[in-house]
Parts: sequence; structure tokens; C-alpha cells
Amino acid sequence: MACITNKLRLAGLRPTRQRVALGSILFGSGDRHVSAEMLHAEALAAGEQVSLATVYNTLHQFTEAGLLRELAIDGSKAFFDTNTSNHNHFYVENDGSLLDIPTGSIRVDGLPEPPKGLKISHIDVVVRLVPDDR
Amino acid sequence: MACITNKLRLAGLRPTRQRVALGSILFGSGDRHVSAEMLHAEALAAGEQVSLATVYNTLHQFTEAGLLRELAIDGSKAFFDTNTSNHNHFYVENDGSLLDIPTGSIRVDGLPEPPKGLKISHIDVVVRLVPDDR
DNA sequence: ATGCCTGCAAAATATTTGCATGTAA
DNA sequence: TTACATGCAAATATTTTGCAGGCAT
Repeated sequence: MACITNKLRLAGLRPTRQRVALGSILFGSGDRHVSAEMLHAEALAAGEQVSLATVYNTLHQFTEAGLLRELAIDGSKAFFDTNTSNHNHFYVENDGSLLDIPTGSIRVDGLPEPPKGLKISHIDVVVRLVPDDR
Repeated sequence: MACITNKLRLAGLRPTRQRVALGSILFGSGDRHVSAEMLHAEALAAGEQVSLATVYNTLHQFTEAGLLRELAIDGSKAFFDTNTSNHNHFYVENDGSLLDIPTGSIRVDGLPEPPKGLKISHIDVVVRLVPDDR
């Protein structure tokens, strides 16, 4: 808990009750993939009173502070990943679940040069999975 | 125009006025990346009366029929691509524009096996670009 | 006390659904 | 005519914003 407080301070965020609560859920146990709604539900279940708007704001603040990474998986819902290192994902289309693909196991080759004046910030690879009906 | 009608029939969709109108915009001129809202605006500008809901429904029907591919680029907005072949994208984060990366120029190596019972349906690669401030 | 920062209610935005209506056979 | 598909109004889902109030100084 103290370490969450510290983590927030280091990131330049005031350790308010809500942030500490959400941070504990997010960073308390290994890598997680959450949507705003999932996190909100968890917070309520844990007895923390937070509004959904605050969850959204907090997720974005954490993302800007580099504590989270936002994932674009599905056209109409944002996911956030507590693992900010450079890694990629399996997405199981049937149940909407996400699995990490370990850092470094994927290599992307043959990238064309980006247009003039632009540089690559980050490459996202999403491997979409469906049932293997065999 | 007749070819749009035909295309819809082949895909198993009745060529209604709205579908033909939206199809003409989408497939009439090269590869396009559109959001529902953009397409709706274009349709209105072209003098076609369509509701935004119909645009959404039509985009999804086209996607299911294999005429479009849905892109997950941004957490909170869906994009559709008229190029359904296997290719990837540059995403310019500043202005939100999308550029195709030609088929085949990218190779992804070192993929781990998918979990049992699942198989790879499709791999999305999004190369995010930011201004090169040099 | 003062002024910046926070968190939430309300607003805005984005998407889906249910059903009256239209259309092909 | 009949049955099914269609398209839109209304409902829902998702995200952002504006501002009253809290907090560190």
C-alpha cells in the first residue's frame, strides 16, 4: 500500500484515496488488462466508493504518467494494460479475453520508412484468435 | 453503380437504396478508411438521406459479408477499411489519419503457438507515428 | 487564506436495439 | 398476401467536461 503511494508520488500524482484504491487494484497483483467498467466494478466490489468518471480520468492520468498503456483492441472499448513494457497480445475474439505475448518473442521485419517528418513511436501487434474447430 | 448492386447481391445483401448509396461512396474510389460518422457526413453531403444508425448497421453488415474490415485503432472509435486484403497501417497520432502499409512489406516472426483449441484468425499491426522533432 | 488540483454530476459522444414499415416472392 | 428483411427512433453504452469543493502551501 505504501508502495502504491510512493509509486504515485514518483509519477507526479497526488496519492488521493481514489487513486490509491484504484492503483492497489491495478498494480497489486501481476499484470492485468482492464477496461474502465471492469475496474469500476472491482473497486465497488472492494467497497471503495468511486464514480465511473473518476475511473476514466484516473486511467488516463496513469497512462500519461507512464504507469499504464492503453490498448486498442476492439473498436468500441478501451483497454488498459498494467504491463508497460514493449510486448504484444493475443485477443480471443469469442470471449474478449487478452493474453500477453512475452516481450521479444515477436519480431516485425520489412517496415517501410515512415513519411517525412514523422517517426515511429510504437508498434502494436494484436494476434486475433478464434476456436480451432477440429 | 450496377456493379455495386451486383457486389451487394453476391455478398447476400439486398441492394436497398441506402446500401447502394453507402456502397457507392465506400467502393467507388480506391481504398478508404472511414468512421461511421465520416461516412454519414459524406452521404448527407451527397444528398442521400440516411440515418446514422443505418450507417452503423450497414457498416457492420458489410463487415460480416466480408466487404469491409473493421480496424481497432483508437480506444473509442471504430474505423472501417475498404481494403480487406491482409495489410497493415500507419497511424498518425497527431491528426488521427491512417495510411496503408502495402501487403507483404511487413513480416512478423517468432509468434508463439496459440493456446490449445484456438487458431490465429488474423494479425493486426499498427505502426503509430509521431512528429519527428529534429 | 489562496490557488491549483480532484472527483463527480451532467453533458457529450458513440453504438445498439426494437419495432413499424417496406419489399421480394 | 405473406413472411422476412430493413431502416430509423429511441435506448443504451461509453467517454469527456465543467465546476464545486478539497488539499497543500
